[in-house]
Amino acid sequence: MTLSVYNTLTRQKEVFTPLVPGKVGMYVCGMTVYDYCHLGHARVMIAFDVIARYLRHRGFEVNYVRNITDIDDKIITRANENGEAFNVLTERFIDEMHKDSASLGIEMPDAEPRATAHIDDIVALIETLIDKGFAYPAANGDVYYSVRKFDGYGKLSGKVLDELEAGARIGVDEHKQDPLDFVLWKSAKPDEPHWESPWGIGRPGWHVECSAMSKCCLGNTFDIHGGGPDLKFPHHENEIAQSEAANGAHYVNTWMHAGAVRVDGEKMSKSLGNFFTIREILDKYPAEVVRFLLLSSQYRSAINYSEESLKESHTRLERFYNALDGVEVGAIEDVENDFSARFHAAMDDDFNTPEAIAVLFELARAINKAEGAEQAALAGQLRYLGSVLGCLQSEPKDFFQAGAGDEADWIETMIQQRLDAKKAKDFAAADAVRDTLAAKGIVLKDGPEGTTWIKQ
RNA sequence: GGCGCGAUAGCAAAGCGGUUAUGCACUGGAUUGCAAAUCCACGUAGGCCGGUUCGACUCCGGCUCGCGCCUCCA
Repeated sequence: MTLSVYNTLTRQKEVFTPLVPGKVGMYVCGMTVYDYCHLGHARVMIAFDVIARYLRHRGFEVNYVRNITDIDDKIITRANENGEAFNVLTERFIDEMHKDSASLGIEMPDAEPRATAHIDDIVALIETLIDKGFAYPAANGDVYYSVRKFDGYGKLSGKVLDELEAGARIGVDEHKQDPLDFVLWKSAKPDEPHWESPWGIGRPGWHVECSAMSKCCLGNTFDIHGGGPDLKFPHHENEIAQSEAANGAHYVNTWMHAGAVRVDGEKMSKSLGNFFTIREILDKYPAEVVRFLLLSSQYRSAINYSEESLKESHTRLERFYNALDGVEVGAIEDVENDFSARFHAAMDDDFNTPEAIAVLFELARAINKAEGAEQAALAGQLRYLGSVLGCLQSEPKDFFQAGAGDEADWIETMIQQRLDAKKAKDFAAADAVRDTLAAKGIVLKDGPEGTTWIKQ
């Protein structure tokens, strides 16, 4: 089977062929760290987490780079508001981001370059662009990229320069030679964080950071570049312009963009203010439920977030953990069967997680029907294939009883009371106990090995 | 205005030119003291109008509606 991946640049699925056989270089635009991550960030992180996991599962040696933008206007503004140094702010939110991603089961990237640690690379890249005539320093100390000098501008986003120019929303800046030019280096205002450069003290523009860091970590040309849907233009378009002009080499083979997370049909975003942070959701729902929800639709399609969708995600997971509950799980490994073939075919088709999950549901049904060694083998397979998605790794008991807190002892006492009542054939008393527990969201399950309970 | 994406059963969400997606919800049955879980059974869904085809949800054209980008944004 071949792996095919949708490439934003060509707008079609292509057979994935890495530059170096067996190896994949992947760069994903990460966070600007001035606030907590929201669900939209989670979507991108989880999408590319699964992509990296699957590529590795398929035997590729993956070098996954996800940058951190730790200097930027919003960071400076927020730090000033808080009355703290910008790097104190960014350190804190980098820490919080790591906590959020860890709780969502997201594996750490192989490298997490920070913009402020690559100022030299950025300055060198800008110098190259000036030398080659693609950029110019302005009188105010800024350096701009001359968009019209780059022939391929617009090839990723499908924008046409003259159409952009016709748009009335481009802010005109007296220092720019063309309104469409974008900033590579921003001169520092008084009291702003700054670094030395040939054009005076200042800080890098956002777009050039990624060109410099990706070059540093992965070279002039690499396999996959990913990011959120709103980065396609202008961010990624500008990266192409910078990198290809400076390096004289094709920049990225496969561009991948995750779909948006919406709330009530509108994109979740900081600017609209309609965002839910990861941690406020994790306050109410287990992390796996959130992860599973985001994998329940294909990574490129838009997904509408709601409490309802989280609840359904939880119910869906219950089916898996019910299949695993009380079952002897065999070796955690794949089994050569139809489930495996279909799971891999789905993932090979542009990482079609909803289709892969559908196969896992059928596998769960097979586990429910099977017995003995066959059941154990299938359960091991479910655990194994689940791990490729970073799901289904909890103990069923932990999944079902999560959120019960310190009620466990009391629940056990109540269960014993009910067992005594049942033994005495006092079913009314037994049912009363169950109703009491049910009122607290505790559902009892009588099985051959005694009574267990789940917290709903 | 420019460019692009989407419209699938009650809900969510996939594949596919002709054969059951999948899950949740619903209904009936088996099982259970009663439940829970599980199993079995149960849904002719594919925005609208044309076209291609022996046959289209699936390809082509038009329309309508929704969304995204065109400004910082994952």
